[in-house]
Amino acid sequence: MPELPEVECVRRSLERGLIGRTVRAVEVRRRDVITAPGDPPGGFARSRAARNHPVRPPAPVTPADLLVGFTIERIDRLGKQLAIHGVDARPGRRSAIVVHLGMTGQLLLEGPSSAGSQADHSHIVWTLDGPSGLLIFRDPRRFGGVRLALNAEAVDRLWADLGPDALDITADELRSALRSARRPIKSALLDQSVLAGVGNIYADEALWRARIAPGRPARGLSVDDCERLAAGIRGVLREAIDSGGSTIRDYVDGSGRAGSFQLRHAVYGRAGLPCPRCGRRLASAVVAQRTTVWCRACQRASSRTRKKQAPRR
DNA sequence: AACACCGCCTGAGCGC
DNA sequence: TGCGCTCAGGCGGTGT
Repeated sequence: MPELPEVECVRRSLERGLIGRTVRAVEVRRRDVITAPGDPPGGFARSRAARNHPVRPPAPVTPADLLVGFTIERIDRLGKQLAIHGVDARPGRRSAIVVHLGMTGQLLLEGPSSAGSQADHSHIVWTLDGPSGLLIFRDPRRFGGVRLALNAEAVDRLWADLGPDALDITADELRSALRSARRPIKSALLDQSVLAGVGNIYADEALWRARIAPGRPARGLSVDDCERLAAGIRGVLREAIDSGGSTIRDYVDGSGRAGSFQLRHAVYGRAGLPCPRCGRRLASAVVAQRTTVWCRACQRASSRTRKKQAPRR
């Protein structure tokens, strides 16, 4: 499940293979994974109203909207989203698309012989100049999608509602974002407008590192809690990137490589197993509508400094 | 305003 | 072997 580290690994692998390449053609096999500027908010794939009572049919998507004729110049990431920027050499025009991978999305650079198929949910196939000929957007569950942005300013607008990127979140940023939130800290961490890039896996891992119980009200975190949590978030994301991300089931980077950070998860997917720090059985419950695993013994349910054991006698 | 909750979607895993 | 059920979860939309 691509969260920030996995998306960053995809970004880096695409950067190696895609920068400087020119897009020659595109085949759109499912229009509804694309959200164009005139489409209903959330796109045709997500909007039930748009599906049941279409006010108008989806506008045609032109090849140029999907970067055909453009040379890939830069790939940016904010949180879990990627922006692929292209430049058209002759008139100096620029264009961009924004990709969310959702739960099961993949962007794959492949040789010309492996064009994917409808059956394997390859929804968009770009043909590139040069040796490894194809860029494929696959997404079996279609929680992801591609937004047509058209230019860098439009990417900024699409990203305006996202909070600061979690990879370099500071304690001060975290503290000010959480100041008025009564909801559980786990819920706030999953909110992309608070902090962009953390999903269920890394929320649990970061809270474990910071020794903070997931159900604590966000605004009850002390300065010291915020310091440890910011450090925990940055640390776990960086280490995960260094391990190529976490591959639970589907995730691979743009070159098809799986990650290995799942082998180093302290809590995610380990309910009932011993806490790596204190050995107690890890607890599991639904917090913020998500399966949550934590250690009741070493993740604190309050920020009060633990009382020292009163001396006997 | 802040937050809870729903539904989208498919494949894996499980019990029978 | 195969069927039906549950679960996984990012996130936009809707309800409170």
